Amino acid sequence: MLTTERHEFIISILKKQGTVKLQELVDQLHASESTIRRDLVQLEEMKLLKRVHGGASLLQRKGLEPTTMEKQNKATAEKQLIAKRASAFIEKNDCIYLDAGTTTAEMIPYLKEKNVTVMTNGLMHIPKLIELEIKTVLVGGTIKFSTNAVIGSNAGQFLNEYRFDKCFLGMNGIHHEMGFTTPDPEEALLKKLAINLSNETYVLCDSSKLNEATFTKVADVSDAIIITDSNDREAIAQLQKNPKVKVVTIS
Amino acid sequence: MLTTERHEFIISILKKQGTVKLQELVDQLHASESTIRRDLVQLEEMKLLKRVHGGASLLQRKGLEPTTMEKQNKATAEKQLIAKRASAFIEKNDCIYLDAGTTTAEMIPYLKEKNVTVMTNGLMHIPKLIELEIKTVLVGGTIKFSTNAVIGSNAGQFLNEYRFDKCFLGMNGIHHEMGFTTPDPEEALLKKLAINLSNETYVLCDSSKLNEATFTKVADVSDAIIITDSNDREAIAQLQKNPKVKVVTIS
DNA sequence: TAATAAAATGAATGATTTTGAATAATTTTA
DNA sequence: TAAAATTATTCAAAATCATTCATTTTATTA
Repeated sequence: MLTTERHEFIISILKKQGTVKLQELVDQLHASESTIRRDLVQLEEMKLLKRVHGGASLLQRKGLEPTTMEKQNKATAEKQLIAKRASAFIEKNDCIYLDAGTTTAEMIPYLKEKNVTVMTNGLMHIPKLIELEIKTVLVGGTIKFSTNAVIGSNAGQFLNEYRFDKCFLGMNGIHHEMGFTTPDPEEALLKKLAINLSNETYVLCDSSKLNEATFTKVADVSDAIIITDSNDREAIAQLQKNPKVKVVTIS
Repeated sequence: MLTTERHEFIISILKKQGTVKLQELVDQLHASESTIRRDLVQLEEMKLLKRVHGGASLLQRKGLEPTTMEKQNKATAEKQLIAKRASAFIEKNDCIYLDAGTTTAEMIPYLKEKNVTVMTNGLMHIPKLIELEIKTVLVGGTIKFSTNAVIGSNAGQFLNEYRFDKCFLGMNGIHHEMGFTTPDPEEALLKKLAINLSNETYVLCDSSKLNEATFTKVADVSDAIIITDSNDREAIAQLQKNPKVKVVTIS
């Protein structure tokens, strides 16, 4: 058997199972331990794998380093619950729009098994989406440094070419009269567009956002299904005065 | 048996099984070892196969295509030099297209002072660009996991709305006859488009790429200014036989 | 057609690379 | 800590390779 054939076999088996034991390779390739060992050394030099005691493992790609995001973990537990609840609405093979933001980020682990196609403007989502090899289309446009999101008219133009089964949005304020609001008009524009392009819209909303309002209005509270962990009965009741408003609570 | 017949047979068997042992060919073609060996040498010169110890293999080894992480750290010193030289061509306030890839990545540190606007399809560039707060427009489209680049028809469509002063591309092969080549047709398409949309095109090329050819042709060698650290006089001379070809060397 | 040059072939030689086994050194496990 | 497993190192045999040269085949020209 040719050296290159062995090398290919080793790489392919690694891609399949992530790691291999040296003995496993010796058995399957009918070559001596020395030879396999030498193969592994060479492949490691080529940066194609990492040798570990007893065998080898795939070089895990660190890809994009998570930059500034995911640092404010003060309410991650709540966010995780909300995200999990939101993910329950996703059906197999859905095409979804995933808004930038820390709450929507928590949905990603649940996406793999649903075999969804994701479109997103959130750069902070990218490393995780790549790691899980989830089919992803990135919105093109200008990068906004403060939130690591893609925005701008070019982003809107790009988005406009697509339609989604469902979209999942974060929001800075939710108020029974002012509706959904967010500080940045450009981001608001994109969210608005996403809502229009989606069959169903879900807004993920931790308790701190309820009864708040910020600068730019995105939509009426009746335009999306609100998923929240808040147990502020009063605020929720006030939202539900309008019979068109749908609120999903966790507990 | 005619030489060309043998050559065809060798190529066809390679296409079928990816690799062949020399002995295998000797048996099947009823020719001497010397003859087959000569055949392989010739076919290799024609860039139709790659000779390996004991036989030959197809040029583009599918399993062994190194991903970005694997290629990294390989020859960063060279790449830095090439990137620095390339950056010298940038003028203040230019709008540039920065191709995905490890060599182009090394250009980013030089961009800040030039106050450029960058468009890129390379996700691996994003953290650095954000860190330095360089005005960046991200190409929208489908994410290719192996290289962390954005590709696809939607990417092309997006790109087509822009024009650039200069574009800086990486390339997998540069060959005086075959021109610029890259393994992935989708990436080739995007590179081609970037060239068309730019006033000036620069190809960053470390020594390992010179005189190589891969699957898809992007452009003729005369379509871009080649920046290389190679001191392979012969290869460079061969490129420059065509008076339209411009080569910039480091030293 | 014969004479000649050019190209292709096969065999032989020595150089190089790859391989497997033996053993010493190291790491992991109990 | 000792035993077991894994790794690194070394060496000789085997396989493969590059080079050379005589021979055959093919092409060219007189």
